[in-house]
Amino acid sequence: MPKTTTENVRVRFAPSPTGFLHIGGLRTALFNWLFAKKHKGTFILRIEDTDQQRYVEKSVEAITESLAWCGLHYDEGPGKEGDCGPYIQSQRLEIYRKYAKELVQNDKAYYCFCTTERLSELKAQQAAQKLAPRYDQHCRSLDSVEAEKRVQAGEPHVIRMKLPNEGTIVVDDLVRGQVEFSYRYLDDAVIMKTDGFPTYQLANVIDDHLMRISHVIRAEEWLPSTPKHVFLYQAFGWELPQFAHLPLILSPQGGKLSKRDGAVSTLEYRDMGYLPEAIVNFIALLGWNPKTEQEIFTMSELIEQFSLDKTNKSGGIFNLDKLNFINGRQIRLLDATELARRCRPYFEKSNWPSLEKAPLEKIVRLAQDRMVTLAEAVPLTKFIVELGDYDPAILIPKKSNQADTLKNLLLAKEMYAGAGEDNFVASELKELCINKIKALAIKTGDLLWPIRVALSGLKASPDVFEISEVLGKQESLRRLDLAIRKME
RNA sequence: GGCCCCAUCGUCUAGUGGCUAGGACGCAUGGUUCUCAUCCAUGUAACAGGGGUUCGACUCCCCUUGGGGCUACCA
Repeated sequence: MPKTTTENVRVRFAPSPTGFLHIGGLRTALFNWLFAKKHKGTFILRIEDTDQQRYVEKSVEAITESLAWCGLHYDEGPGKEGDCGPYIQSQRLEIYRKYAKELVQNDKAYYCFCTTERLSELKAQQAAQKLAPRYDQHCRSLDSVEAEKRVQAGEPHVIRMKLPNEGTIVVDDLVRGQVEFSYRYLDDAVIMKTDGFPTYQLANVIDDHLMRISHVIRAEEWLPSTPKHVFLYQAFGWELPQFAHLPLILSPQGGKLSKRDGAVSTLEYRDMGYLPEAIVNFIALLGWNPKTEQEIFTMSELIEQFSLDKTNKSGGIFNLDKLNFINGRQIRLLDATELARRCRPYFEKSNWPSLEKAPLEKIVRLAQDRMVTLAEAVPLTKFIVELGDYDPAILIPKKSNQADTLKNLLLAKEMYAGAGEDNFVASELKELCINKIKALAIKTGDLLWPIRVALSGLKASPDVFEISEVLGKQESLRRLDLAIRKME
């Protein structure tokens, strides 16, 4: 098995532009990227748009935006040309045609004139006989001169690879070891379509060779077609890259993750308020394990510790609970400035009043220990700008009464009023209250609970003193007055 | 159906012939606490089944079962 040397690692992420970048694709990109970074190699983005039917407008943008959001910047790719471009397959058609022709000339491929009707009929027959669907090699033995003539005459045709009909082929895989396939079950797959576009099988192999890809790291769904790729490399006389087939990310129901399973688009997670750090952290752990008990990682820690031999073989279920946990942990790791910066878009989206003037850093701090997603910062701190109407009864602590509550609210008002504007900070206010509680020998909750409700209008809210500080002296007093009136 | 991959708590996983099978999420309980959280502690829960190999199997081999992928002129 060829050894990985530090200088020559070149890997690629090769998505098809058929829509958004889903979580599974992102995980493939991440593993490629981590591997490249780890080995100081090159990470390439290649767009595999050889299927004209499935092409979706703007998906290249969605893909690059998703990658950029996660910090997976590519060294070569669309808009960042290296010496192996272009990096969009539809712009490389001549290359594929040339190589396909070469294959035909070397008797590794052949022209096929079978119509789709004949093919579907064949498939129906095979199905009826409970046979495995497989091309019957109808055109394989056509006279090559004759076939060439028909092609020249403009007859519609495809090109198929000419696989051996017997024997076995072994795929060497970095995560699965050696996997053996029998040629007798392999189909003479189409490599050039009637429309002159190559299929994945051909374009992928040619580009990986031409782009000097050292390691093909992709999802397990590609494993069954790998022997065909290996055949192609051999037919061209090219050196094989190292293959590594990653386990699939499964939906909670157990199948391949798909749109039916709720959010699968990377950008959707961004919009819901997940940190790219959390998404990356989470999917890194889905299929890879550091062999230590560490679970929360920074990107540089991932690069540091990543290696393909710590990759798992079995598919993993995408577990939202775990993602939420990691997101919470990553949120708590952010400093106030950064947290505010990350939360700002969600506040903007919600038409938060006078956002320019709001001390977002302080506001957001109130919710930091309480949010699962960044988006939750908004509802969690809404009361700061908008004191909702609340039932006066909730001002009264358990095992207390209206009269005592009123008394304590008046006490709070007196204390707050006495605090200097400059000293109106959480720590000072807390000291003030604690001293008073001790002096009067009252229960902490009997004083603090009414203040909390008065200031927030809520039963569950952040630290009373931090709320007070964010609200400021004037607004705090106003809200206390409001509560006092409710108790009178 | 055929081919291929996989198989430890519900989930993500550690384990590489001898362990009370470890950690994390979740859940439960308790602690901290004015609330909700955070944080901390404790508990809960697993080697799919059957054969071998071996002094000894979660670990190695085979079969069964189960799950997944592929089976297109899609990637």
